[in-house]
Amino acid sequence: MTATSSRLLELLALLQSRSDWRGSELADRLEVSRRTIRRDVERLRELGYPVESLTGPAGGYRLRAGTAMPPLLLDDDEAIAIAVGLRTAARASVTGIEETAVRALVKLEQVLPSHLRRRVAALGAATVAPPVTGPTVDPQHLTVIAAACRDTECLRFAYRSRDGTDSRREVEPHSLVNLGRRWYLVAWDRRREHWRTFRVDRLERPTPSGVRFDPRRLPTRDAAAYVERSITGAPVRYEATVTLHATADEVAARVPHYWGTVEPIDDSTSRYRTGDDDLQWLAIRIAMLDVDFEVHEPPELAERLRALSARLRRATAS
Amino acid sequence: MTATSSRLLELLALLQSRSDWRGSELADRLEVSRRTIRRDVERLRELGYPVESLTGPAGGYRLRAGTAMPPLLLDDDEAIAIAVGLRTAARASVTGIEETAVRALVKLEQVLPSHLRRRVAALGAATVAPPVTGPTVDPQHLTVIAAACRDTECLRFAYRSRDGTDSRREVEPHSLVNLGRRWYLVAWDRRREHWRTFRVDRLERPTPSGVRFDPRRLPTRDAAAYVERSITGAPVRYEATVTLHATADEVAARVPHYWGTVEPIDDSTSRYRTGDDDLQWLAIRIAMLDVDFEVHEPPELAERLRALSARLRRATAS
DNA sequence: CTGTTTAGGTCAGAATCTGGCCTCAATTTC
DNA sequence: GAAATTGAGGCCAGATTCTGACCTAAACAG
Repeated sequence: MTATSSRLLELLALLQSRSDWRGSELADRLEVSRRTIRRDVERLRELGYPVESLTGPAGGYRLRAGTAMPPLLLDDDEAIAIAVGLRTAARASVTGIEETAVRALVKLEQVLPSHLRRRVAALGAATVAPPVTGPTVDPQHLTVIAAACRDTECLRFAYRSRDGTDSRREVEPHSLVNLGRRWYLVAWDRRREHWRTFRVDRLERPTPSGVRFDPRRLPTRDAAAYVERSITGAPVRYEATVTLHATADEVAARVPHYWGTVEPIDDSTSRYRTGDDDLQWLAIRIAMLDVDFEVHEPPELAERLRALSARLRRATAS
Repeated sequence: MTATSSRLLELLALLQSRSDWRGSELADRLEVSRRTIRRDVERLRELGYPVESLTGPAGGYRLRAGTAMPPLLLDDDEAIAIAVGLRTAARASVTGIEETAVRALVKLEQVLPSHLRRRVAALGAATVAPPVTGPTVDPQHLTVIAAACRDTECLRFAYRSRDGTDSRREVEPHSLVNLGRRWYLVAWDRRREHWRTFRVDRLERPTPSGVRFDPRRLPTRDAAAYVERSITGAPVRYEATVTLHATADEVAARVPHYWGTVEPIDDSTSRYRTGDDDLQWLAIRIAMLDVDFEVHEPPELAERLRALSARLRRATAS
């Protein structure tokens, strides 16, 4: 019954590639009778994919949105666009879907034909990341690690710890966690025999070793909590308060809401509160608003802005 | 034969969700005999999806990357991640896959169940866009327009032209073009009876009118060329040249290559060339490099940086 | 070497598929 | 209002395919 199944998939692909099809067109494309097309449509409906139909001239079939996701039939370019899109979503670190994005990416990369993989890699270098301050994570690393977590397969990699010493690790990966603007791997270190979190931007050449392991239970309920707890040397965090010489509405229209809050002070000024681990990025973000402002907190930010101001003056001195 | 086809899809879904499965597991899940599983695997192989198998204990089935994209079977969260990822890819306007991303997005949104659509919309507000300078495009508009182009369906919308006058338009959409950092719709204006390009960020409430049309031939070979030609009042473009007080290697590691070129001058300085339509964004990007520098070209950029410097000094005066 | 796992041939009965034919209903166009 | 077009679906007959059971072979891990 390869014929019927593959024809159904083809039919689904056709219905996804354009929205309106008449029965006779479909019959020609799939080289079966119109009666069979009607039956195939019926089958798709049974499978839960709602195919709408209209009678009369200008009638035809159309695939509607249903209650379940149908299999997506993508052409090469679309697959690439999705892979690239997921990569950026994975490293965006701000919308709250990074972990799912990585999971989807793993699924896609598992079946991505090699010629497409090459094209994605070529484009990968060009992904739009939020301005590059601080270390970045290789999306390739993320998918390798996530696949190992999913398949309970041991992982080897080189790691540079906070104090700069390098070491080879062999771990049983448990999960990938995205916290703040960083990725962490929670894993059981096989040599040292205890749980650890690794920063993904500090590890290199992660490779699945091929060895399977039985999943262990984390001491904490959930991996994110474990990471949170284990980062006791909490990353420095700066909370900024500035007065903007613009109305709250003007500013709000230009500031994504996750970048802080804006409240009106009077008709021409407003207060902007925002925070970040990264002082440089914080400074840039505020400078980018393109309105006059005054910094109140923190002093480090004022200092950084003064330095930036001086640098810009020097840069344009000639 | 709904049973066989849906079982094949389910099998594909299982193989995509994890990498290693033994025959007996699959047989249990799908409630058929192991012999049937073997036959199903054979069928998948016939369909072109390479299923690897290993004998012996620790053996099993595994879906490899083949030469064609298999249908992607996504769970809800993954579908959302893809939708969000594609939206950012579509508005990234820099990697060169925006148009394909929109096409894939249209395909996905066509079948995206409504409860997922709502979740995507909720997340949509929080997408990471490159810093917000200049008008932004609503990704929803893009998909509506792209769907109309695909389905040769007339489109109505409100348009604010360059000089600020509003009008209602009814057009036969031809294609969506991404040029520079903007989106354009190339369409035949039905009232005025000629070809036009519309900036997508200037149009509102695009709605398919339900009327089909016969595709017309563009006077130009290709839509992108038409847009390029019709934007005679070419957007201002700034080419910047700066000297950085850092080695080319240091800088290159932090600058995506599409943001310009870096060439070494000597052991401690390098030359950076980059360009953009948007002076503000250009200035920010250079300031963001976090190294000392000198601006040579263009004078407008130097001017802008001086202004920024002054603004930062004022901001931290207290 | 032993146990486990996939590969695949064969068989027989059951189930399904396909195309053709027909009638009916909906809708557009003239 | 009538004609033409398009989908819905019942029915039939012949051909095809599917499934589970049983069996042997081959590969592999410990």
